[in-house]
Amino acid sequence: MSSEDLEPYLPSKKPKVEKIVEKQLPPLNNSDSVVLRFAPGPSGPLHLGHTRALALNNYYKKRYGGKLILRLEDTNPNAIDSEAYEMIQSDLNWLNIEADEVIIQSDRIELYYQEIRKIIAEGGAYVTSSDAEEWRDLKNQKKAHPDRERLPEVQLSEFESLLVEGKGIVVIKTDLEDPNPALRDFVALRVVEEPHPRQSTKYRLWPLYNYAVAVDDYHLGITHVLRGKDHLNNTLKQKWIYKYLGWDEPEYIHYGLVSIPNTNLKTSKIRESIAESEFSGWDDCRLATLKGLARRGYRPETFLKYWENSGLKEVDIKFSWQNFDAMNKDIIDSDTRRLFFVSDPVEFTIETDDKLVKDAPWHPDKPELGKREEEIVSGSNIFIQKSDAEAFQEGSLVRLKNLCNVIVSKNKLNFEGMPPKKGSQIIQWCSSHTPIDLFYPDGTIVEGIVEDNISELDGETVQFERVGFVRLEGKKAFFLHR
RNA sequence: GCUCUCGUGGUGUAGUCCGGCCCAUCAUCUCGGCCUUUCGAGCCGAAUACCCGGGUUCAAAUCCCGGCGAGAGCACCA
Repeated sequence: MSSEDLEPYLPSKKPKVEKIVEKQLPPLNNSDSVVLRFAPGPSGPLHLGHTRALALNNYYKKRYGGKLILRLEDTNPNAIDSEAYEMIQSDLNWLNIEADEVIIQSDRIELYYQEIRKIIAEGGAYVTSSDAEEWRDLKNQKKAHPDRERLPEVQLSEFESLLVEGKGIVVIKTDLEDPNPALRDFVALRVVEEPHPRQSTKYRLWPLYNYAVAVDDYHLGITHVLRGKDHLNNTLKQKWIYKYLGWDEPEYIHYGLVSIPNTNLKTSKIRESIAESEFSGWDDCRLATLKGLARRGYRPETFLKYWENSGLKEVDIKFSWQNFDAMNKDIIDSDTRRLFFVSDPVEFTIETDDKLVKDAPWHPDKPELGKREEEIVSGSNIFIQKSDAEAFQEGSLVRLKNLCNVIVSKNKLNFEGMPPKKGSQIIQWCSSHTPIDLFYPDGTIVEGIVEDNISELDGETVQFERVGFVRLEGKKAFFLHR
């Protein structure tokens, strides 16, 4: 019996229905009109971690023809970098994400005062001058501070006087019996005497995160809130405010947390290091700030694509530089020019009877981009990367890429024919000595030389053959990925 | 400790709601081979996963129960 005869009896693979369904993120509920927001605190420029929320919000804005609001949350006068207001907006620009509206919370303090008066008036909030520990201890024991039980009129006048003097906080009442201690009574406003970078000393009573967010989300008409699941409890707190004010809640979507390995994303830490000149600035190529990554040549599309691809499940995920790099390479490879870079150059002299011409395309798959040409005469210097030179055997045949074959003899390279020989080693080389330093994100710097035609490529991303993709900047090259 | 989430290859993801087209999708990574004047790209192939244990069912990644594991929050930060 041949295998063909057996065929009908073998467990047949069921024909698979062609899955033509294009992969996309899950749809949003109530998507008739979609208003989203990206709401960072202006404590520094944006980094890789911020781009997820940005990418997802932007994705749904585009998908449903909605609106995206950039809201700068600067209600803590102590944690503001006054340059960040601008930096964040330029980071958005770089990503080609357009905010339909820019809102700054410190411009809206009166609004927060107005709404809290309503909540106090209906008994949903109280003022207390209790000190932090005492108040928290009582809460943990499910007990109320005496101030909590005062009449709304009293609370209201306490609030008005807090606007001008004295110490105290304004607290939203929740359920003191809530089994989750994190959800029992939370502070809505507090006193900060420090001057604010934009408002100076105009206000002394500042709203806290959960309160300001809820008020703004409502007043800005936010329909969908996309955030990490570290905000799960915050969402529950914010719902209390919606409840007191009789507002309809937006849709809340919580996605899992991302851990980004080997990457320092703490803005405050980075700022310190910059101050100590450990880093050259926010755009240091060792940083995962958008500015640092842009400097290495990452493309904005890569960020958006990566996060759209990562979905918004509630599982925690690990960021993969490998996958990220692969996506970036996929985007840039087809139109990135090639160039020879020689690290730790070793000098050789070429011996040839005829004049030679380097004939190297700017891109191997795109002849239409033209080529680099150069005449090489006998006696010219040829620089070879040290690691290649060390592997040379006396008399071995190597190919100088896009030039000719040579036989190695001491520090001479003797011409040995034009047609490429199968199996011979192919190496890149330079005739001129144009120094360039290659900066790796791990901090190593490799000194080398590059072909003499980089001036018109300044600021561009190119591929150093056999090394990887880099972005050129003057006499520096920043390593992107392989 | 309390409260709340979530467990599909190394990584990310599809499928889980409404059990059978799933001997489980796609991408990346890894390993072969082809191709190539780059260790890039391209092409072909291989390997690797439904956390564990019970139960329901003709049938379970999908439903139920119990373990285990991972993460988050518990600030007068955002």
